[in-house]
Amino acid sequence: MKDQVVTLIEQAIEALKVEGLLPKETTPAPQVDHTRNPEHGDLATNMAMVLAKRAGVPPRDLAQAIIERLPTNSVITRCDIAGPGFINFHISQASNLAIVETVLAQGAKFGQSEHGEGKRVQVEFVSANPTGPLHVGHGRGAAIGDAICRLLENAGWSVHREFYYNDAGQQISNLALSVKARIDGLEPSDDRWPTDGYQGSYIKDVAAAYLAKETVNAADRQVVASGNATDLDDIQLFAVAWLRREQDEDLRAFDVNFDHYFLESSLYKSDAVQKTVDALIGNQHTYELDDALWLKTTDFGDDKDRVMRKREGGYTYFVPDVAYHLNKWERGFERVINEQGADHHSTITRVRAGLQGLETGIPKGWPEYVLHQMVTVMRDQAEVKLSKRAGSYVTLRDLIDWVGRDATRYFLTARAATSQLTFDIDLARSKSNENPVYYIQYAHARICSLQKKAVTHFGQWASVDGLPHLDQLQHSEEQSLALSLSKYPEVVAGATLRLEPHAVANYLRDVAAEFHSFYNAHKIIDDNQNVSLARLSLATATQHVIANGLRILGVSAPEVM
RNA sequence: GCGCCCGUAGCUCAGCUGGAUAGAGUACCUGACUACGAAUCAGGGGGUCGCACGUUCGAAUCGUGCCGGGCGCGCCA
Repeated sequence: MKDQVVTLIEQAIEALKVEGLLPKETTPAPQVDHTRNPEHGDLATNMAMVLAKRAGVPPRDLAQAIIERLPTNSVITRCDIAGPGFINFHISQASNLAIVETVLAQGAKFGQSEHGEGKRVQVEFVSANPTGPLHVGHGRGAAIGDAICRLLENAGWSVHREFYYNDAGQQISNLALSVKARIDGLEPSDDRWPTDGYQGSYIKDVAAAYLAKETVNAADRQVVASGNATDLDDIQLFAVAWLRREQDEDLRAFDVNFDHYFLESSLYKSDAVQKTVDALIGNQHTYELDDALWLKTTDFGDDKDRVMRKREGGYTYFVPDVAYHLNKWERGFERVINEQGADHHSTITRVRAGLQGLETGIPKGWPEYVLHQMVTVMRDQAEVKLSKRAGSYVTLRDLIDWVGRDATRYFLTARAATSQLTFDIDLARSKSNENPVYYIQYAHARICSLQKKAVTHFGQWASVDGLPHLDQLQHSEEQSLALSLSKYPEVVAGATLRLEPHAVANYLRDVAAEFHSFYNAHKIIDDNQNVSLARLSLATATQHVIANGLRILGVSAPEVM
């Protein structure tokens, strides 16, 4: 509908060019927006104001000229010139309702596109170190990252989900030492407890499992504990596998699945790290100072150079990161998106600098990053900081246990990643109008219920039966619900372009509200069969849109609640 | 001190590739179940869009400078 209006305006502008009233040079594509105020019609354009200067005509006069040259059509019923030169379009009810037929025809495909042309995109997210259960922050990353993947899939991209984990560094040594301490019967309060040891009670579980010689199957490996209390290497191997399995279970409970788990250690085994370092040295982007090797990241926009190889030997964390991203590039991913916590934002400059230093033709802005800000968990008006299992932080599992998967997913994706998030446990638990998740799901379940009712009322019945009678839907609630449905594709397209799934969450809230208003204002199934069938068509179209939108967020669309 | 993010109703947040009278939920106050699910709906009050200057026909939105909050600024990862 909007596209049709855009086309009409373009034709009018062309006519003005031919007449010489507008210069021939290319003009901007018409910007047509939905109006906020119904008095301003349904759609509006600022075209006349934008072009007034070039035409050398007052905006309102130009607006009049554009209107006079609009081709004859059945979409626009009236045009007004308003304010400084807006053109307001009133759209015919029939063309507004045409969206119902489109949605019913496309069903689950409504809102999808082929924009990605099947091109491959890799999305790396969560990437938690295997040193403890996933916390709320990882949960936010999982929810947003997965929703971004779903948005891209919806837009025709071939998406590869990847989880990168550090299975070798200092923090993993600390993990092994902590498990060893538990094996030796120490408590975190003990003097001999390792500095920087992990204090959560789960470490005790790892120690017990190790002593019991348990077998652990993580996503990518199987490890059998020897039970040898002095073999630190074996303890480390087992602890990493045990925690990987733990995280896998958290992710499964959240319905987030990865195509590949990438081990940092593999970069050392394959000499990828060494090759990366050699390449940077060869390209003369490094220098030795104070017995350390430095990368000239200042050549690529950093505010100071960074150490690559420490005085004591060993590489700093971002070096394998550069090697890892080179590996992504070599795997053929021309588009890579990294979703991570904003506390890691300083790595962006370093990784990109390292990649530029390799001089392999990797574009400057590659890879893309989506950073999410911190999450604060509130309950009973107070911040929740502790978890029984993890000790010093709230885990993703805690959230799922408290409020369920759907509410957790919704709340973690409903806000812009750039904003800090307050997760209100009491709100997410409430089964009432306070809770937007149930509000949306309730609309869906209500429609399912109506459809069953229709069967008992009309017997054999199909959603398309109402299409010939759509002209019966003239009430404002019916019209504005149809209008909302027609906005879905552009909402999803915008969310995909900006990698902002929260736009979908907010949109669904609005659609559900439109539906509930419609439902309360009109009896859907009544004695007039044609009206009933038309309303059922509209309701079923709404059902498709809600289901499609919830699928992008990874939230279920229940038939009964 | 430097970098990134944020500052919009009592609270939680949308709106930010500039557009007309700034929105939603919640909280508070009124109403609506002898109609298909009241996990719902209808209505009301509630705002210096942090402050200032600038660009513009037009600024919550763009620019600059302040103020306030968060996160980073390691030869930790």
